[in-house]
Amino acid sequence: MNTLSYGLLSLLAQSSYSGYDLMLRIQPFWPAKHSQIYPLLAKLEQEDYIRFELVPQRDKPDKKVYSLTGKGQEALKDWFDQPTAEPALRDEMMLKVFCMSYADRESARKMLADRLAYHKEQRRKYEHKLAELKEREGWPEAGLPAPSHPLFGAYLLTRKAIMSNETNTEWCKWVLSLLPEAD
Amino acid sequence: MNTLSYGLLSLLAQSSYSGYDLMLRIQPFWPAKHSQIYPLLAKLEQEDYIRFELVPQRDKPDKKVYSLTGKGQEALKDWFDQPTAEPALRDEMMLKVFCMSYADRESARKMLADRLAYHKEQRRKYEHKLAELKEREGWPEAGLPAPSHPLFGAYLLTRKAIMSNETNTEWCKWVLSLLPEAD
DNA sequence: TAATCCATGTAACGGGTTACATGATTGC
DNA sequence: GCAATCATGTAACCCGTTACATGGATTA
Repeated sequence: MNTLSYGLLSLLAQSSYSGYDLMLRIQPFWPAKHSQIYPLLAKLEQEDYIRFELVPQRDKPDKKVYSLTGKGQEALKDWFDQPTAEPALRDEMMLKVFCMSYADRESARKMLADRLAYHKEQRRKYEHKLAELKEREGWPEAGLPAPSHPLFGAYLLTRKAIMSNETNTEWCKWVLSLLPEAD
Repeated sequence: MNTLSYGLLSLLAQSSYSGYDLMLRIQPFWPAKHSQIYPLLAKLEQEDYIRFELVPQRDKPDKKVYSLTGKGQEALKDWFDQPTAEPALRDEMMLKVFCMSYADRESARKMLADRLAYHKEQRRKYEHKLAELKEREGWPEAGLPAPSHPLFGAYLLTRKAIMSNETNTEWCKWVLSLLPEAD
C-alpha cells in the first residue's frame, strides 16, 4: 500500500468510479498515468480493498466501476491517523531561475511568460471546478459546506489551488518586471 | 541528461562544489539522495560536462571538487532555451484533505497543526537563507541584485519560497478555523 | 558511548514514464 | 482523413529511495 493506493481509495470514498475516471480525477492531487493505475487497481481488488462491477455501455467500451469494500474503508481511516509525508515540489523552472544570470534576457522572459500562461490556464480550470462544485446537489445555498459535508475536502483543495495560483502568478509578474524588454 | 543533471550543472555554474555539497544545496530545488548524485556526477565527468580536482583535507575525508567544463557551460545554455516541464507537486496531505469528511475532527486538526509547524520551521530556514544571501560579498548596499548578478536567481527563489510559505500558512490557519475544537 | 557531520560509493527495490497494443465513436 | 475521447491492459526502461558499506572527527 503506497500513497497512490490511498489516493485511489480516497476518491472511491466519495463515489464509485471507473479506472479511467480515477486516472483523470487523481491528476490534480497525485499525477499518475493509466499504466500505473490499472495494475494497482487489480492488486487492490485482489487484496479486497475495492471491488468492481462490469458495466456494459453502448457506443463506448465496457468499463469496470470500482467501489470501496469495508476493508478499504478501514484502511483509509487507519491511514488518516498515520504521520503525513512532507510535500515534494519538483519544478524544472526553479533550476533554470537559479542560473538565470548566465542566460540571455529574451530566453528568461520567454520562460516566465510561458509559465504565466500556464498559470492563467490553470486558474481558468480551478474556477470552472469551483463553479462545478457549487452546482452539485447538497451544496449549501449560502456560505461554505460544513466539515462533515462530503464536498468539504474538495472545496478546501480548490481554494488552496486558487490561492497558490495567485501567489505564483504574482511572483512571475514581479520577476518579469525586473527583466525589462531589450529595445 | 535528465533534469537532475542540469540542476547539478546549474549549481556548478555559480561555484565549484564537492558531491556532498551539491547534494545538500540541490535539496530545496530538486530533492535527491547522495546515492543518486554520486553516480550521476561520475557519468557527467566521464562525458566531459564537468571535471574534478581531488582535495585532501586534514581531520575530514578527502573530497572531489567539481567544476563546469566548456561543454558543460554550453549544455546549460542549450537547456535554458528548451521548453520547461510543468511543475509537479506531490503532497500526501492533499489526498487526506480530500476525504477529510470521513475522518474524525481530532485527526484532521492534528494533521493541519503538524503541517503548520512544518511551514513555520521552513519559514525560519528561508529567512535565514535570505539573511545569508545579504551578507554575501557583492550584495548591493541598497535594493535588489541586478538580473546579471550571480545571486539574482537565488534571491528570486528565496522570495518565491517565502511567498508560497505565507500562502500555505494562511490556508492551514483558515482550514483550522473551520474545524473548531470539540469540547 | 552514541549520535552527527563529512565524504564517497554500490546494490536492490519500488515508483513513475514511455511505448506498445486494441478498438469503437465523435468532432474538426 | 486525423485527432481526440473513452476504456483497458502489458513491457521496458528510467528515476528515486532504502539499505549496505567504510571511517575519522567532533559533540552531546
